[in-house]
Amino acid sequence: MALRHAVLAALLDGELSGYQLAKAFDLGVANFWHALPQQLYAELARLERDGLVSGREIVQDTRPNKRVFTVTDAGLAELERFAAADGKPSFIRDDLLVKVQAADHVDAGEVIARLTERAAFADAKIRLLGGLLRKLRGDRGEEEFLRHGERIGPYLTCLRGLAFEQGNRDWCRRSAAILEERRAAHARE
Amino acid sequence: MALRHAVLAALLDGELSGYQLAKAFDLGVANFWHALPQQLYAELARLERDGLVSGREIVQDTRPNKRVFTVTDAGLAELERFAAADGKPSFIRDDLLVKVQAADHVDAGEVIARLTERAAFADAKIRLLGGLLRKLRGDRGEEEFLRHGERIGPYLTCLRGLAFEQGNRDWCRRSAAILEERRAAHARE
DNA sequence: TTGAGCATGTAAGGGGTTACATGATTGC
DNA sequence: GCAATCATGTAACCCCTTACATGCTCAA
Repeated sequence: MALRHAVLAALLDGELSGYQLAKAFDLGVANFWHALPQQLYAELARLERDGLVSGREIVQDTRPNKRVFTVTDAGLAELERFAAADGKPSFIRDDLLVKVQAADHVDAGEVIARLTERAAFADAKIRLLGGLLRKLRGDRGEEEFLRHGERIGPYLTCLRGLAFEQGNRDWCRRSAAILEERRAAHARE
Repeated sequence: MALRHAVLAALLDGELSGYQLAKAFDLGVANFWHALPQQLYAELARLERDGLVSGREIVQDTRPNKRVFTVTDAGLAELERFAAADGKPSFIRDDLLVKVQAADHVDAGEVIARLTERAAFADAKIRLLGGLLRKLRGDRGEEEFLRHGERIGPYLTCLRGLAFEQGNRDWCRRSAAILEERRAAHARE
């Protein structure tokens, strides 16, 4: 039940509506979790019912009204408990890796295509995260920000997201190159 | 529905029983996917029912009999189709990152403890995977193996798993150090 | 006028986790 | 004797995904 806590953590930086949360969790700008809008609306309802967040209506003229949510003291206490509990390590679960695992037995061209697609996606995300980090740290240098910036949490999770995508991109490119070369070698025989 | 394909991919290297599969998927030796024994037994039953794998009984004296499974031609065809389909990118979903995201608002000591635990876990897995890679490539050098070794798929997924855990370990250590230093600085004020 | 963005949901189904159940053998 | 390993499942529950539904505004 970590979606609860992910939502609570996301709301620590200020009140947000379900829609705003959804955008953050969807693009993976929230690098610590991923969720679809439907989940978030449902989870926010549950959180409010349980008193961990409180919502207030914001009336808007040109756009539909919205409800924004804030973490309550009970919500903070719940996060505190969560942080102290030990979780199990997260495992990789990725379609692409399954395809690569089978690369010797299926059409290598298709696998190479998937790897290339993913590398491009990772590259786009790397640029996105780079910008986000720059925005978070403002005009301070990284060292300086890490030492004295307020709100270090989001910066650290962003760094993990960045490293993850760089790992993805590098591995995808290298793997694609290796499979390509083997395919070429095979064709020469 | 990628567990199917993960199981098929795992069976490409030779027939395995549900129990053997479970061990591989549990320890994450299968770096491309993770699954619990119950899922695997259920999935193997479905795969056999659908004709994608075929099982045969192996009678054993001292231990309980077991059923081992092989990928059928239909199974291979299914994998082929799967490899050609494009999947969506996999997102991070990790308790630990949620905790770090909230690090400014909860007891930093607890978060540091969680980071340290995870770094140790990652370290253990790095050693495990290092051994696995050495075993896979035998006495050949890596370059040589990547070019001419048969069964490159498992090696590549293993490489991804290794890089992932190295990323984890490095990030955990760095983040823990940063939080530690900030805590010390705060205490001095 | 068509599509994109804002804003919030419901419902069904599939996949994963947790808990439970059984029973034999091997090593400490 | 007790724990761990081998070996295979069932059942309940929760979480996530997919599909569907509504309606208003703004820009191309």
